[in-house]
Amino acid sequence: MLKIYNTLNNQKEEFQPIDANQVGIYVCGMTVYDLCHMGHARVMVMFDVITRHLRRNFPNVKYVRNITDIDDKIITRAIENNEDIYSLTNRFIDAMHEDEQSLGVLSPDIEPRATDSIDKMIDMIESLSKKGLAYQGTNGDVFYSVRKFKEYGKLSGKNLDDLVAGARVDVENHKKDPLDFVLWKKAKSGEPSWPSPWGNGRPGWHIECSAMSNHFISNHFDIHGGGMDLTFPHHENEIAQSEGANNCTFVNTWMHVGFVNIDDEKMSKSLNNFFTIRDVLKKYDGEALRYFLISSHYRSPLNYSETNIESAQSALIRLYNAIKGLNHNSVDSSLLEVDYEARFNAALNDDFNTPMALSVLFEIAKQINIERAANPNKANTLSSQLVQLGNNLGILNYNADEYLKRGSELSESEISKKINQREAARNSKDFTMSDQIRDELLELGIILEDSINGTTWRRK
RNA sequence: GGCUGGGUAGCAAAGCGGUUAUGCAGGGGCCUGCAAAGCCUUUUAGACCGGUUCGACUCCGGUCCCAGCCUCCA
Repeated sequence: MLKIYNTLNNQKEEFQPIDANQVGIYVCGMTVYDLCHMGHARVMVMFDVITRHLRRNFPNVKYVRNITDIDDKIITRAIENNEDIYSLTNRFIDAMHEDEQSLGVLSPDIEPRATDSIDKMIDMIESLSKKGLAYQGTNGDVFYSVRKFKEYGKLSGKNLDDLVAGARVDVENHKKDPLDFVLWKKAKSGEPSWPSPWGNGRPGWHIECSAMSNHFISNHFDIHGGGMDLTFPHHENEIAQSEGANNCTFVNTWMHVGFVNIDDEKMSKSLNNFFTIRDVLKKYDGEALRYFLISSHYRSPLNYSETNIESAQSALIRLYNAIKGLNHNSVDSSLLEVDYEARFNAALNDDFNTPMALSVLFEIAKQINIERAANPNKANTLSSQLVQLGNNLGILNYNADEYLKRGSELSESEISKKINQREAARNSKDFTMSDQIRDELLELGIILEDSINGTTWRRK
């Protein structure tokens, strides 16, 4: 039984799909005007883990993650670069897809671009207009009348008077109420625009997610997710738009992923304390990064530091060391005295507890190391189980030997040559020479391991 | 100010009202020519104050501290 923490009521509840044959999940994706940073990586990886788990438990899962390819920042950046918005956004969409591949993230089923769904957004705004929930302001923009939607604030636990008292809301005199938010922005000259009943313009940010989730999944669907910073106002506004237009519940379960922090502060563009995925991949491999991202629970803050990533890398190497040299083609459950798979699944069923799931992997690894010499069949089956469960989390995707040798600066033949020289020295008991060769290789990041089957090497 | 979370051993990070989390790092041992890997073993916990309980890190109340949202943000 899967339990998910729902932001709507701030508690874990049993996940009951609207239709068990077709689970729908929508995640707010990126605004593509720049490279993705580690915070984006966390959202991509976590929802990848989540959808993989859903797919193992339900026959059909429709995972939609949008691409925001029109907004103020995109327009500003395109002007700065003196380029067309589509050439800008296409470039960063490609970059995003490359980053996802590096992190082992599977593609969503649908990745709708906002600019392909402008008509759906216009339809929705018209419907809101007809219901008296939207109006055109004195500047030509179309706004949502927040006070007319009685349940506004139910997701983030805010009440309207507190918001006004907070006084950080924009005081714009072309709105009827400072809390109202933009549905459609009138185009200024030279800006990209689309025709609409309110004149040429472009959509406000929030409307795209309402329109596209309704269109590509349904007016009422199972799970909607994103980063925690989207809870308010973005998701609150989506609820107002969708429920206002459709007169039905929009989403049953709201999921929000915690931030990646630096020195206990949120990583963000405005604080300029962010690391792009590419920056980090220059130094660490994608799977280690993925391990780092799933090593804490998705709702907790995750502190970015090189030490923490290096520790993740070491942990991952321990798993690869365990499966190295074993066959992992099939699980013979009669050889297993512990039902690791059940425990692994129970961990993920408890609100996607990835740290708990990982701890099961380490128990298997330890068991493999204990059994591998005396009981190869058992070691092989444990290894198969470990790889299978690791794959469920999107790790252990590589052949162990290849992974452990990844990115070596020396070629295999150069290393073999050194190993052979050292072997000769060892055979003649010239341990000074043999240790010297080992030290030279270690300087180059190559660790030698002697065993009864000869000497093997791996990357530090 | 309003609304969310959270404070766990050297670091990271979970579960759990009483029994080893787990990983990294450190100590001791085994193995090894010596190492590495691995195995065995071991040291460091639960912000603070009350309460409930036979028993609380775990439940309840309070205090202090931290982060996030309330403005674009994953």
